[in-house]
Amino acid sequence: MISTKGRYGLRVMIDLAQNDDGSYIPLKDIAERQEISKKYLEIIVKQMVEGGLIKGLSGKGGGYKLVKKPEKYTVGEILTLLEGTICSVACLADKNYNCPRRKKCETLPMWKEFDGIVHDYLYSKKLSDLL
Amino acid sequence: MISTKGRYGLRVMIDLAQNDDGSYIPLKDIAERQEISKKYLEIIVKQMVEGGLIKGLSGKGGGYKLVKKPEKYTVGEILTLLEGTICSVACLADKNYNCPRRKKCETLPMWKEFDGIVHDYLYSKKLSDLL
DNA sequence: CTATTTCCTACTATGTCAATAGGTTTATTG
DNA sequence: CAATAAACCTATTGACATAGTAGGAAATAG
Repeated sequence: MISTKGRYGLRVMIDLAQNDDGSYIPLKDIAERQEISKKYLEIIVKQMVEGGLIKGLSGKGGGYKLVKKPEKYTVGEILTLLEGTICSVACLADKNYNCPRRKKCETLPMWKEFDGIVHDYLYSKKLSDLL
Repeated sequence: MISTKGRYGLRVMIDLAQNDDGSYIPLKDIAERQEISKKYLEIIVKQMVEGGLIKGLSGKGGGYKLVKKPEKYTVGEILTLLEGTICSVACLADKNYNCPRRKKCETLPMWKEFDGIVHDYLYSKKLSDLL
């Protein structure tokens, strides 16, 4: 289940893309348009800055801005940054696969296939596809 | 993220299918083979009985048994019973779609498409495919 | 009647989610 | 230079879900 963090973050990205006129867009405006608590968005947006998805400018006239064109972002990379992982099953969450049953587990191949389908969809979807 | 409930429950179903000789299979045996706490499995298995996925018989010689052939179960129905919903996004979790932004939400169509792909995969996968 | 099994209720520790609160720093503008 | 408006930072909180544990009651076969 994708949490509000991922969903709100995605909507911030769309909002930034739709209202891009070259200048920085204040979070206040985004929060109002999207009807999301500005305070909560601060947390989300901070993560997006740290992850290099967007950039922020302090002070009057400041705000946030995309660093790439909308077609250069995938939904997958946005969600992965905010959700930590978009893995559907804990068994696959760490690359080590350190479950002691991994050799004999009858469900693991299915989870891998499922995870592949999920990733393929989300990483092929571009931010520009949502505008 | 599919929780242990769904994952363990699915493994119980596989175990029941693999060890089916017509008689009832005690949970103790399943717990040992699957290396899962029997006490915890009790909770899961109870839900599966209530949901009509399997049937249980008390007393000596008792245990659990599938009510249908493995090819008649889908992974989707098993997970839905145990997880409550396998919905990927809260906006779609209740049939009412009562989000006030549903008309103008730019992300909703994508979430619906995504949800459709997830459901298609899980409901086309049969228990018999995992044996 | 005894052993074995499901069935039932309750409890609990831990962690995550979805925020809220309040203040500090940075930059623009009049 | 002062007022303003914005990002930036740290901490806290209530509610809920997860992943179990504990102990016993009822049912059934031999």
